[in-house]
Amino acid sequence: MVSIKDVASTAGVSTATVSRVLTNGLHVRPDGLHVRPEVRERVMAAVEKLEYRPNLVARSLRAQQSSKIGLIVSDIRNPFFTSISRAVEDTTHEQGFSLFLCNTDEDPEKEAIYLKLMRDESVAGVIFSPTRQMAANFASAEINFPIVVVDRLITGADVDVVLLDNVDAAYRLTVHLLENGYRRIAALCGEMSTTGRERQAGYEKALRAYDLSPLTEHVKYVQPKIEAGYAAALKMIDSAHMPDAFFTTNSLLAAGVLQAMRARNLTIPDDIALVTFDETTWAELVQPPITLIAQPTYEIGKTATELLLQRIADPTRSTRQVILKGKLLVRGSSAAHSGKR
Amino acid sequence: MVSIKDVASTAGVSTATVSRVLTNGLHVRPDGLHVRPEVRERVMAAVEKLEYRPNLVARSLRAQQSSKIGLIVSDIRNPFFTSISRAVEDTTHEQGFSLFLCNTDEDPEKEAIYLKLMRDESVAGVIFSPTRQMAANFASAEINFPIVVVDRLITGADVDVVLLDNVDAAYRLTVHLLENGYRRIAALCGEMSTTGRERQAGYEKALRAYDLSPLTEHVKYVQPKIEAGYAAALKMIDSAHMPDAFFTTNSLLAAGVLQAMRARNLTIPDDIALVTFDETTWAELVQPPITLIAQPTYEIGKTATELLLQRIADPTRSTRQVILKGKLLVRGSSAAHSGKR
DNA sequence: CTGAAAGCGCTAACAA
DNA sequence: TTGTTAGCGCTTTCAG
Repeated sequence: MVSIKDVASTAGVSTATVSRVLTNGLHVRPDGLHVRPEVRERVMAAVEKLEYRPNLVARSLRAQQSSKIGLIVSDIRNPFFTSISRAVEDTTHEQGFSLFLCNTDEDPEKEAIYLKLMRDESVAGVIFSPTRQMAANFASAEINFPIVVVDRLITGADVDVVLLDNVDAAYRLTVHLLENGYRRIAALCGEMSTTGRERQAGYEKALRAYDLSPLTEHVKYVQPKIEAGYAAALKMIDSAHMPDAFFTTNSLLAAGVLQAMRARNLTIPDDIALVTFDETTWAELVQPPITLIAQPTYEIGKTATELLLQRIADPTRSTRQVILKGKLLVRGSSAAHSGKR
Repeated sequence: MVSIKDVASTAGVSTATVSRVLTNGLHVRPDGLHVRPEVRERVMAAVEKLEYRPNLVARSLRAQQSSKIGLIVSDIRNPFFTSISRAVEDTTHEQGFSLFLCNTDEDPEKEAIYLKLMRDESVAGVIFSPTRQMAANFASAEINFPIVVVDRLITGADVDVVLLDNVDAAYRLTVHLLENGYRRIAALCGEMSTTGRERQAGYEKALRAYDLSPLTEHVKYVQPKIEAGYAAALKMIDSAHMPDAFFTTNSLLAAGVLQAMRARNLTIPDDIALVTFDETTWAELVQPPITLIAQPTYEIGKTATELLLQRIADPTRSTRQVILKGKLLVRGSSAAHSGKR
């Protein structure tokens, strides 16, 4: 492995000079870096000749900070996080950072482990989607590196956040069902996340606006997984309180509900309507296509990364909460049908 | 940040001893590490008290190797790679490694950049899904770290590989269509990958076995993206040579084809059948559900990671090619219908 | 069994 | 403008 020493000796200069030439492009020095053009050329020639590439580990050790950023999400297989991760990866690499990926499965223990790992790796910063537990005790987590929270609400801590206006989105989605005549609306919410809670709150707010109150049998917190959505939906369908609509807080739960409805040979929306969050490949391909709140996922990921990079550049900067509105896409799965008007 | 020096001084020993205590658990030394139990205790107590955690960057620099592994895929949003990445992440973290994620978009330039970056980061190894170009010149890429190739065929280089028997899978999938009476089968194949080529070969082999030869108009290489699948399918549907079945080599293309068929109000499989590769959330949710070759994605990712870790442990080990068989899941989208028998 | 010291590759004071 | 040198935190000879 060719090191800075090799470059220095072939160029006939000291390692310091090589370093100066190389780092000049990086940090934009106020007054430029004082290396004679002639010397600079010699150094560059040596770099080319030897195919020298700086050792980033050494650089990190020296700088006490690396050009890596961490992304900690519950499960990359959730299409929402898949899309976020792609946006984050694009943006980080554009800016010369690399990306660590961590899946927590909404497990606070894993969260703690990964957070510590990120510190041990001296990452420059982290983009994090914490569980409710974590979010509630965020201040006491003693996170001593730049961090941006995505998708989840943080209370009692001063952090940069990028997330949807979940209450509003859920409210609009539920009102849409109510307007179309549905009254026995069941809610399947992701447990462990503030997002699930907030969307549940929006759902309840909408019901109250229509002088309805949700049956306890109709509100269920489940793991954000297809199987959990399937099981919960099946149970409700087979119960004495079969709903006339399902409101789910993420695409995995919606997929589970859809499976359950297929298993029971129910028709959407005639037997039961279905609405959810997050645009996916399949939401428009199934029949009828699914009504949902689309989140600007790529934008969320990109914004979060930008906020993070800005915070890294200036840790004293005041924090920002970026709240985005969801877009309601009305499709067939929530159509009002004759018997319901 | 508490360093090994702090631990050493509070424990009243040298940094060397602290290091010995700490690394003992890591590398299983042939004869154990000779630290008196009493001293070890003192060190551990200091570690606890100070909440010391070793600086991984420093450790990497010293060891000239890190505990990071890289995953370089074309696009994490392809459900196949999403699943692979989750398996890889699980397995790497289990073994105390962290994971770098890189998306190349099947762009050889990005591949080169990321490969170099991985070297600069001193990763312990890389799991890589290269383009055809890269695969063809793999030997000349001068990769000087452990690497395992997934999903793609490598010729002329001695590397560990984990991939599907693509020709066989495509052959069986096509034969299935032929058996069900389809004769004008169009193939949409992912360009840039050996996988697309191999699957195309399996498709042709099946046609030849039935004394058919594919029309040039019916074989198309496109970017592995929904939009590309949509555009290509639409063109074929609207052409003079409308196929009676679509064979696509990945789920994104299949989604595009499905969109195209919806756009033209065609019925599956009566107007045109559809078969593809890769199980997805939606393949069984659309109607009719899609016939496909399922790959054991999680297993592929896990196996690749295990091969990589073994190679890291023993670089002289002889290479392995793990070839897995796909599983044909026959569903409604390829059903024989009366007019076709 | 333990400590002293060198050095991984790099950058930033400080000198010259 | 350039070189010398120290040191980031760690592990590993080499002595003792």
